[in-house]
Amino acid sequence: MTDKRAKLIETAIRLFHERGFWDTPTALIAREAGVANGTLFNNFPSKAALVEAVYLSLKQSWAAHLQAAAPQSGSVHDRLAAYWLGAIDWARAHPDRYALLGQLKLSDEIGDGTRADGVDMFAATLELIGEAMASGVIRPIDPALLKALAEAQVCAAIEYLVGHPEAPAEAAAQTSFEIFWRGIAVAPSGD
Amino acid sequence: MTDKRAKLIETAIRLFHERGFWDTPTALIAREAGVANGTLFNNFPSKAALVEAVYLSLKQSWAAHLQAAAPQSGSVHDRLAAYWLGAIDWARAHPDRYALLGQLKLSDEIGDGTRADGVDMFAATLELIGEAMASGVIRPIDPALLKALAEAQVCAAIEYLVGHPEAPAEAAAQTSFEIFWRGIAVAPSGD
DNA sequence: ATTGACATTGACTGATTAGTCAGTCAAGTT
DNA sequence: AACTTGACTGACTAATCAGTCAATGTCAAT
Repeated sequence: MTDKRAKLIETAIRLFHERGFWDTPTALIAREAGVANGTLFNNFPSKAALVEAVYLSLKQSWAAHLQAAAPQSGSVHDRLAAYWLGAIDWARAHPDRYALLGQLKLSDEIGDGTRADGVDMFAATLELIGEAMASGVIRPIDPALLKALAEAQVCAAIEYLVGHPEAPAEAAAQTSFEIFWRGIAVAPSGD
Repeated sequence: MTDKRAKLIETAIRLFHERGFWDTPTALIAREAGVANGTLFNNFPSKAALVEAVYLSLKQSWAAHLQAAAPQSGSVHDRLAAYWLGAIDWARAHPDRYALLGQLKLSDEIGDGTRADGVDMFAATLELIGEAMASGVIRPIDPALLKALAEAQVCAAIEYLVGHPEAPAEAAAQTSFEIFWRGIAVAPSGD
């Protein structure tokens, strides 16, 4: 049964968020998931492996949301904006998962290999940026730097929204994108 | 003696970075700092308190560097740029400390009170932004959002530079600032 | 030299935890 | 019905760690 594997990951996400993953014993995860202690170690060779599985699961969930939200055509501005707003959407819908993802990304628990597995989930975004730069819509900047800046900007907007629930979410999300776009576009954006 | 306190913090920073703070027993910190196990608990009521002290120490060190690098006069653009480049400078000079600070900020180990203690270290930056907005140099945007975006952008530039040591550091730092400035300035910047 | 307040020490403890393993049992196969 | 398989179980263990405390050391004031 792979139900158990999924159930364990699901339960681990919840508990890791509630208590932090350093204070979450494997025994508790197993109990709350409704399986025996040993079953956890049948599905994951170690606690670290479970943590990595959680990380990948979260990242996949986010990437799937982005994929679904992104239009296949339209101007670069609009397509990039769709990614941008889609990413913020997901994080606002799952603030706990977003927070956990941030923690895991920085933690030493996630091996470089696992971290790299997630990279190509945003490959489409990177491709879009390269395309836009080639066609002269945005200024020539090292794509790696641009990607880092974009990701950070999105995350900052999310953290702002999570910290200020009363703020108009749509507007702030738009604003954050427009700031970034003005920063990288060759000509000021039309709107 | 506060030597021991400082020595313990210094040693903790090193070990936390080398092994992650979850895998660093207090006994090891004490031994490497050249004091007895118990002395650690004379200076800090608990391991968590030590971690918080480490966090504040790192943040203070960063803020002091910023304070020193920031000119008291000049255009908003130039003063903000000085902060920006100063922050990147410090992080590049102490990549291990920067990485640890990032981990600690997100970890559940740092209480909200401790986190807030660090906020006013960047008060001068925030003030500068408010001033600039009032005088119409930059577009009207919620200052809290702006601050979040700026911090994230700086951190992204740092992470890019740490990950790409071969990249021209000065240029990338400048570029990251100019992108941000173009994003928020009312008129395109002169340079 | 004596005192006493205080810092330091490190062996010790009580609690906790990741991971193990000998055995169970339900489902499939002949 | 007898046999095989392997996912599952949960009590168990070996090790680790934060924090304690009684003994010892230090040193400024008298």
